[in-house]
Amino acid sequence: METIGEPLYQKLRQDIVECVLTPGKSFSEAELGRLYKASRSPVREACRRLEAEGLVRITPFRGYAIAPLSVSEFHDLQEMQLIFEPAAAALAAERANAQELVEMRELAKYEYRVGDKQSYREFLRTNLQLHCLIAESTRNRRLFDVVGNIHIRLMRFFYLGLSFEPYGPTLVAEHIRIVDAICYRDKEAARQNATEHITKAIERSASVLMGAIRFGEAVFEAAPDSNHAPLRLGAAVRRV
Amino acid sequence: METIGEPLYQKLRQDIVECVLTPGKSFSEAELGRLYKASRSPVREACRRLEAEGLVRITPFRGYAIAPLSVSEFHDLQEMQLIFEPAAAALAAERANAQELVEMRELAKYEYRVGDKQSYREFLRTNLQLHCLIAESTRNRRLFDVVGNIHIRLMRFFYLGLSFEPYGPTLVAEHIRIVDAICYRDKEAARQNATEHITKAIERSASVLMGAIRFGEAVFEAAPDSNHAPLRLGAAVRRV
DNA sequence: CGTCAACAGGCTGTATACCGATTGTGGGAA
DNA sequence: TTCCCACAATCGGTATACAGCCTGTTGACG
Repeated sequence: METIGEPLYQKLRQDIVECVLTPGKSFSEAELGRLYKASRSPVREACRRLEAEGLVRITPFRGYAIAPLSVSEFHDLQEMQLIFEPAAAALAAERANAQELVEMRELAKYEYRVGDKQSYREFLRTNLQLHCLIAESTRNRRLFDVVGNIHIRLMRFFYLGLSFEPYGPTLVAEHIRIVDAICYRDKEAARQNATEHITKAIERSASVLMGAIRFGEAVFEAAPDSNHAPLRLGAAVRRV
Repeated sequence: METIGEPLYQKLRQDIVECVLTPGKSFSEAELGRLYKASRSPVREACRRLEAEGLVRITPFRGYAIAPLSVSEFHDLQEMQLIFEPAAAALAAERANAQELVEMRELAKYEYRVGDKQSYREFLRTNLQLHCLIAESTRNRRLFDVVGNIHIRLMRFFYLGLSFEPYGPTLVAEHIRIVDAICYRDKEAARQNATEHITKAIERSASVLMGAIRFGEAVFEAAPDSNHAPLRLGAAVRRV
């Protein structure tokens, strides 16, 4: 059977990731129910799921908000990438099967047409798929989940407008180098190339961010985000 | 105010982690409601949250089950540790504050009395806190979440009976080496010591697992777990 | 005797009613 | 005029009613 909740969740997540729903915007369950034609129960469920993924914020007894974007979140996520992506590439080099290698090659060579917004968005999706496919071929489900989540959260920044347009060919070249190393089953080269890819991505965003801050006030959290709130250990651990 | 859902979730999670609720055991919402004195709504919510954390499994229209333990899950989780614990230790070496260093020292030196079950359980909690504190002092909230989750999931195996009892002093020594490196702000030593710690933990479990498989039939998933099911990209990514 | 279909029971998914918490507002007192 | 308190509106938290799916069982037919 088809539930109401699942497609709702999918659509909602897509709208958040693509910034159709403005980061930081607050909303109520009823509101969202009207918008997506569902009653409170499924809406509630979808929102809780999205909160766990870091795309929605819930303040008990107060309400909901699309998770705001912040410089510190961006930084944290990239730092995470730098930890996980090289490791994933290395494992993929050992474990990917033939079909996956073919798919990777295909995904890696997509290059967007500079100035074409539509093509840039397509590139973002392709990029996500490539990184997820690499993670998938590690055969480690937990790793896959984490990599997927990090990418999803990062994508919002790019959909918002943070653009790497001018770096198109460079990005493709970097992707291809990673995939090549995986195809050659060269574990260390894969790790190294992935590290470089992420490192450069971080450098690129540093310079782009400067110019993008002015997007700012509306969407970027002015001040500290949850990072500075006391860590809610409840989510993962209860301390005594 | 105090909600019903939050304490319920905490208690339920604790019971799952400590294996008070048998891994693999299936249950219904109503059943759990009776057990924890709550109606379906909060129970439902808690279960969905726990599913996201990998502690509960939901089969749509069918029911719920305490997530079973499997060798492959154990393997995946340890592989994850090997990826991020060294990175976390390295970052902690750069960013931990004085108070955190003091707490780490305190936590690192806890050694359980061999043969004392109660003390072993206390050690498991202390161990979790230490690793979480290291993660917390990276100032990277997302990293902290992942570390906490992976540890929580691993702990079930140890609460179940997979015991490292004989390795007590070794474990403490390894912990202290990591914390020392962090205190000296020696990033690379911290990374190295953490890597060794996890590597050895993996070796230790390999040998212990052999003897523990017989626990088996009841609690360890006989055959393939979700790893072998087609990856549900829905959770993180939708592919086209 | 075996197989299949109809049915009944139980349980999840969904909708909705009710309760209590939070907040903003307006009126009265200092 | 300003401050404070009480009240009302709003919205999330919880309980519960209802509908649809899944499964095991039973009985009839081949």
